[in-house]
Amino acid sequence: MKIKAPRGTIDFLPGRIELWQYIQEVSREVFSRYGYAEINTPIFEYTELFLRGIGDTTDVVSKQMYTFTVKDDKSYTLRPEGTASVVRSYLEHGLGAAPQPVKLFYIGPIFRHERPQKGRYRQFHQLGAEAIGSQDPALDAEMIVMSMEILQKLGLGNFLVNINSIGCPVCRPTYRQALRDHISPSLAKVCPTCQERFEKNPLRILDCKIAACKEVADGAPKSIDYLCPECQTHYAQVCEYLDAFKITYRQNDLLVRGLDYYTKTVYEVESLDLGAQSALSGGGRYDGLVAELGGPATPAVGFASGMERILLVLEEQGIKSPHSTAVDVFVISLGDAVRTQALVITQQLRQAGLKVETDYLGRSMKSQMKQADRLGAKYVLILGEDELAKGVVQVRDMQDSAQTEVPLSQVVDRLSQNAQQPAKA
RNA sequence: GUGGGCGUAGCUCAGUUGGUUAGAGCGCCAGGUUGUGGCCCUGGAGGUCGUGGGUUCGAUUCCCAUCGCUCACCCCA
Repeated sequence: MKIKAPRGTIDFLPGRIELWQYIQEVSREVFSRYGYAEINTPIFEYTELFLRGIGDTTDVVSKQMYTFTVKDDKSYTLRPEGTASVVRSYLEHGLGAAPQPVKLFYIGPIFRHERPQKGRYRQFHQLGAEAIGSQDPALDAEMIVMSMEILQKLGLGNFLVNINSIGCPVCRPTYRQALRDHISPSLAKVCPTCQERFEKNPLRILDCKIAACKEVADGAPKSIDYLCPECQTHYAQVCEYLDAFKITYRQNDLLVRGLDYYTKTVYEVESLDLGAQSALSGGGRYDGLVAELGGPATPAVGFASGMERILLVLEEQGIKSPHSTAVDVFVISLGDAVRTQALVITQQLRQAGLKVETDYLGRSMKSQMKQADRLGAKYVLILGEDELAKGVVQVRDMQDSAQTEVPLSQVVDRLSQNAQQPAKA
């Protein structure tokens, strides 16, 4: 084996892909029930979109993007997140003129050049939603309950919802200053990275994992204590709705998101069953992004979930796709003389809506039976020269091994009736 | 970018005080009387022992390098 999949990418093979599809199926169902319509945007965009949207001092933009130029001198980038593209599309197609708010969801690949580890890949997939055009805190709460419902519908439960409000352009400067004032005296003790952060983004010092920084961050002023009246009211409303929905959450003063566009509400749903990469979904409000990308001042809120991480937890919990891969009927043919007739029956059964397999290797009866068994066939249909001569086929029920002779002319009707309902045990 | 762990069949792994044809289980293929699955038995296919170099009469086993995988840090989904 010479060529392997690039580092940080993975293949999804049969056996695993079923659960992967199930995640999408459940998500689409939940999204649609909450009134979100699917949108599919390109997986690459002009680099500028992300520079302006995400913030060029963030790690994602400064060192994790797959950026390239092809023939023309334009710079393209594989999308490192989904929101900027959705907002770009919203503006490009004048969705500001559509009924408001505009509620969209997406499912697709995301690219970030990082060191891969458990639950983190360079090409990974996110499912996410955006509600653009309203500042209603009900939508903030909706994002949280909706993302949780997807996880719950999939069979997960052991969550911790972390939530915080990081204010808006009105109140954040004040808070930022208060934070600097608190850290300033002990700035020398803090790690080099945080010393840099001190100037450009002191909020990030709060979630630094270095012990010394944690110590300094301990007892730091909390962003929720510095919210302007508007942000305060908004946050209180979000919490009130969550309470009303009976969602248990934790106000986490240290939760600050890595992308610049967030305002007010930020949240993260964490799985207590995962290791280091425990965040299953995260999101928040971004009231400034639409304007930042050249549109009118438009409030918005959204979230995104990492599908590979969800898949990992599902597998660790032993959760499987409810959809069976077993075939309804396996058609055994014995000898070249009956081959065509066997294929015709196979074809007819398939068109009648059954999942049907047959032999393609000219194998022995025993081998074909074995194959039928492995494929989980409910019925096996045996066609040999004797049967063909009599105009019948043997129909074997694989559960109870009962075998009956059925006229060729009736076999499709008979089986399509039987196989519709699960064979009795 | 930093640090730890690991690289032997498709998968999970044995195997060295350096020595003849490198093993097991599972999986795959084929048989176990004439056309019948799940259990069992037998046989078969399949490996540049990650790669390159060095030490040695001889290296999967020792040394060096290199690549890859993995977990963690940073950051995030």
